[in-house]
Amino acid sequence: MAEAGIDGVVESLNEAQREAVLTGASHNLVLAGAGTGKTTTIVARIRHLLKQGVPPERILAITFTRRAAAEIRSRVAGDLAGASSQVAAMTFHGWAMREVRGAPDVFGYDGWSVIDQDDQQQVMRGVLGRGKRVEGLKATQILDVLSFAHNTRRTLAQAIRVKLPEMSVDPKAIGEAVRAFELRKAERRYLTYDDILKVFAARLADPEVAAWVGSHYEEILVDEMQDTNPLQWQIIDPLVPHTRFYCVGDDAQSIYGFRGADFASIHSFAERVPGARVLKLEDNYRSTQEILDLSNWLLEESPLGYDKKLRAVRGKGAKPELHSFETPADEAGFIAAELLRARADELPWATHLVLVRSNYSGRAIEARLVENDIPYVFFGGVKLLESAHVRDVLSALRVIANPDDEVAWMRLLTLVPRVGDVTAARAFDAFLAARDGGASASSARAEALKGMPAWLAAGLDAIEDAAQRVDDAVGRAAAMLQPTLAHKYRNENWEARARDLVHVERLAATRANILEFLEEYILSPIFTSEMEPESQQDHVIVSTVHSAKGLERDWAFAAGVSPGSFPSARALGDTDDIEEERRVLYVALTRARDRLVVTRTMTHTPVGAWVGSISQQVSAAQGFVEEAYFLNALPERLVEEIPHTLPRPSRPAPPPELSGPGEIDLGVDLGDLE
DNA sequence: GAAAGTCTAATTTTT
DNA sequence: TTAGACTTTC
Ligand SMILES: Nc1ncnc2c1ncn2[C@@H]1O[C@H](COP(=O)(O)OP(=O)(O)OP(=O)(O)O)[C@@H](O)[C@H]1O
Repeated sequence: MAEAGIDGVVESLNEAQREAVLTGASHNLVLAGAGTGKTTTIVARIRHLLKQGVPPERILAITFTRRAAAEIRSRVAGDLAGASSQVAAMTFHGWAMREVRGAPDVFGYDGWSVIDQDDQQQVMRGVLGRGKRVEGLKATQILDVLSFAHNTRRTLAQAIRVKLPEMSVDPKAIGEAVRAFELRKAERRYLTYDDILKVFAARLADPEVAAWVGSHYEEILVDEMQDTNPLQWQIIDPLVPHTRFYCVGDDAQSIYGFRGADFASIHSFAERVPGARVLKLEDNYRSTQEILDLSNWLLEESPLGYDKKLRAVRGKGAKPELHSFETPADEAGFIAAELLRARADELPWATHLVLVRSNYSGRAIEARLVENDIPYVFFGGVKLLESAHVRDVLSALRVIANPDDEVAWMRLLTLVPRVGDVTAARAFDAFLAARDGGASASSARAEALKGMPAWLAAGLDAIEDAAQRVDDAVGRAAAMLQPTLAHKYRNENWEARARDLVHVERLAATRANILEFLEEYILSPIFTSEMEPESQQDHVIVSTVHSAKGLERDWAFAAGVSPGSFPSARALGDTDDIEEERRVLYVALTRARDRLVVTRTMTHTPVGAWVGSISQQVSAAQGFVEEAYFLNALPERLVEEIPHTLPRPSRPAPPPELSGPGEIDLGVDLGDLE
């Protein structure tokens, strides 16, 4: 009956999809527009392979996020039980790490810790020293350029030229800072996101390693191929002769250029992967035609020819709505009201998807949903392991798992009352010295922490004893730090933060050791909001467009589609960036099945509250911002326009007496002094 | 001199 | 919500 299930899936496909699922070519690219069934096809392909007798562990699906991986796993499982759950679905980073950790003798780096963006900044700030800047660049900016160089396989010099044009920086100084950073990173045995891909890619350059890794997989399926960057291609290339690749993507949905992806690279797939077959899907099953008309129009406006015109199998429906407001808060209020209205009509919360451009703009929406008791999950905002209080607790685990972890030591020690960075640095040095002298970790800690409260050394010993039961270790760390944290966050939502710690403990229960736990949730992060009880019940999804890839709902609200946001003012001046912004909007518009609601804030004149150079830049850019706005030339017939703005008094013409100077009587009335 | 406390400005997108 | 600059307290 498992076979009937698989056949059932194939039968529900259209001709082109069936062709794509049953293809016999060793490498395939399914190139198709939004909602044409790419994910559906990946799932059907996996089920087809299983039916053909391919063992589940020899199939690997690469996705963009942890959520997308879970989605594929559950859809593959569907009504089949058992075997399908062993199909591996994970991100590129997750896969690279699994290979590296699974064969330390082949890849090395045993015992090194994975660090996230924030920790990289700490390390970079550490090497920058006093001024914390090089050539006027902050740690984050240098790290961005460095990561761009890695992901696009450019030299640092080239990356500087691409990312920081017109900036008069001395590339040599940046190079030195980066070298110092790399040195420190190696000393502390840290691996960054990019390092993990680089380690995997570098070892795959050895044909023996490539043949060995490739032999583990019958087929590797890659979703969202259009956002694969050169570093990830460096992993794919050497495996091409040793396994099959089945990739799906849509150039019009490439929105990760800032991370090194090039939307055009998917067009050269067939040249790059010899013998690859390119398959196309043309029919959209998701949306009604009016929604696609608007989306199609947006792409047609682009100077890049996308050669794409989505056609709705479902036929006609309602026109998309375009609502204009005075402020973003009004937008949020309207969306909340619409959700409540739908609820009154007995639509489940899960009918809705609210899309925002940035984490920041999502907050305004969140606030309104909370106010109205609307259950929601936010794909965006704070990630569980990145929130300050969780980092505090995890720092205690990290110093046990990797005693060289300076960033963790500094964080942990500075939590202790009366200890700042100077005292903490001394204690860390003392710890290193004691250990170099041959002391065990525990006695080195006892030595280094002599001047500190006794609970610290004792607590760390207790965590070390529990290191093999990670949830227990988290519990002990949280207990040890409880009074300190309660004080530190006394005015900052301590109750909510304490709940997160419980969530962390729960997640940790599934992992065998501290490093594995941290790696898992740093490499494929989970949003704080996803851990809340709401996520287990009927809820609205609020998501940044970037995190909404592949999602669909009956109703979609695209919020903040305003001048200055689409395209973002920061993208102006670079055509590639502007076109990527267009694709971001395109992704947003194509998420809706039945009802698409676009909201925007129409600002009038810039508020005069800004001062200095920023205000000058803003007003200089204002004209361009409005000129570049994607919806400027929007034909009336494509949307239902609904203004919610009050009629605004117009600027009065100057009265005739102001036409020359001195025409208003400025003299004071002297009263009876006259 | 070091730590803690306070105030202010600013916030694209993510593994 | 947090980074950072700046100020006060120990
Ligand atoms: N042959 C079909 N018959 C009926 N419905 C289909 C068919 N193929 C796909 N669908 C439906 O169309 C919708 C979109 O499919 P899917 O999510 O696979 O598209 P996609 O190409 O991955 O989209 P995106 O690029 O936006 O992520 C889903 O609801 C899916 O169930």
